[in-house]
Amino acid sequence: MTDPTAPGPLAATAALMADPARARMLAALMGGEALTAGELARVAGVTAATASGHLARMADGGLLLVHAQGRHRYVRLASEEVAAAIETLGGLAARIAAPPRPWKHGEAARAARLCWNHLAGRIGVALHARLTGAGWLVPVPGGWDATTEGRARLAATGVDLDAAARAPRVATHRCVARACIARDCMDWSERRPHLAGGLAREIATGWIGRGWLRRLPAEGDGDILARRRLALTPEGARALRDGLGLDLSA
Amino acid sequence: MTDPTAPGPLAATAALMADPARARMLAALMGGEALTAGELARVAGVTAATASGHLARMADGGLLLVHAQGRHRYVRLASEEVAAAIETLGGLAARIAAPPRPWKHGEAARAARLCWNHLAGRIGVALHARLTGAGWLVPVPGGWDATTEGRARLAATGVDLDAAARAPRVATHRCVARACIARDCMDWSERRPHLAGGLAREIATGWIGRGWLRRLPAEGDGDILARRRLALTPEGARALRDGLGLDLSA
DNA sequence: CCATCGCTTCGCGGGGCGCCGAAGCGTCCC
DNA sequence: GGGACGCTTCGGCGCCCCGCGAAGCGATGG
Repeated sequence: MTDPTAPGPLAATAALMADPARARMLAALMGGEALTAGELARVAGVTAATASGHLARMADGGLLLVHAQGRHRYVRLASEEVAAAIETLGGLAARIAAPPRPWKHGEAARAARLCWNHLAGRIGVALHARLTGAGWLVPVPGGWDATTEGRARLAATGVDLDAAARAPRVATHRCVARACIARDCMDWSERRPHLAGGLAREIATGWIGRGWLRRLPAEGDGDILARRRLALTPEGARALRDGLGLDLSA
Repeated sequence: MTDPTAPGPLAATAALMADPARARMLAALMGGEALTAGELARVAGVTAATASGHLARMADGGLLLVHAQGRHRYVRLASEEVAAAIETLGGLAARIAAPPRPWKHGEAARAARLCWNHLAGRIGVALHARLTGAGWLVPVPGGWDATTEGRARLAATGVDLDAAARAPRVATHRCVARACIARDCMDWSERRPHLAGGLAREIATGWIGRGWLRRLPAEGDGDILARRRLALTPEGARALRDGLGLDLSA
């Protein structure tokens, strides 16, 4: 009936991340942008032929989505869950590999970074704590929904909650009783959850678009956190303090 | 300086989970008990020689701790973070592998199971929601601490909070300002956090010891969730409802 | 229409490693 | 003390798969 030599789901999925070139590609895609096969080949340090094979495997294994456009193939992470798994596994790996110099790649990344399409780091967990602590987000099965006041507060920061509600729904539960516009995602540097989901995506894109956060350049060549590091601008700090009561001076 | 062919931390750690035999061993260890090398060889379906090599690799890679006792070698997961990574990756793998029959191994495991040494499943997330929602746990940097009332409530359920405070501290932050007796761990079946950490360990062992929860037998031979499934007993349901206001009829 | 570009497929070579059987070593029990 | 047991180490076999270059294919652009 079942093949005793079959890898099993856990091993099969882990194997997709267990190759150095593939891991570098996944790390680059954690920046949230869709990258072309050629860009990923470059960041992985392999030829286009090798990269093509890797991308096909990962897409086939459900980690990536590929979108052909002209003669380019744009690749992005398949889902929030993939991003969460990479985030968690990356945190474990970092702690195992580098107890002596714990945060080689970064104090900046600990303060603010992207986790696929949403905010992570101290700002991410602070945002989670503020929105849930103030009662602007309330728990619903599978995640969080926003209250009326929460919607008003967020709308004032330029976040489009209708767009968040239109986020692709993953049908993991038979019947989803209520709107779930945000979920939790474990933050590996802070060890507490930050917000993920449609709302979190709108927040990240909106605040970056307004210039409240800006992307930081890569540090060196093999920077595993390239494309992910963010910095809060002075205007952003002011706006978040005044609009949400979010003080990030700590 | 740095070897360009070096795997990188993420790939190296993922590789430790990417072998079918190793994955089966890790799944078995998610039941929380320390198992001998021989037991793990059996569950993995390999000879003792092969298992020995696998265990040495995983111990060397920081996933496992080994404790020699007489002519047995007891093996357990190295840390909460390892358990969290396996939990997250396992959830992703299950969702990727089995959209047609989503929960082959079970409704029982979704209701209540062990995640290394703490409770997971619906009971785990309900407990998290209740303790934090009632204000019995309050957020501190890196996790949660209990209030005086929370301590009293938990002590009434037989949970020893002094033992929880003595939990091995992982020094990930330079200075930990306050006691942190619980942390969040993402639940892969419910997609919301449940409680981990010393407090959660005391809760799981205490409630199982009191007969409020009991371990369920394995289903078949290659049961990936063997040793993890739990069931709430009638006494347990009563005690949790009366003692903590935790209603699990849903 | 042809050159270029991005990407894929194919075939090949090589290294890593998963597996086992046999042998060795320490522990436990009679 | 001798035998059984649990585990490790060693040697060897075999497969998987990673990497590349070369060739093919569709899209683009002059």
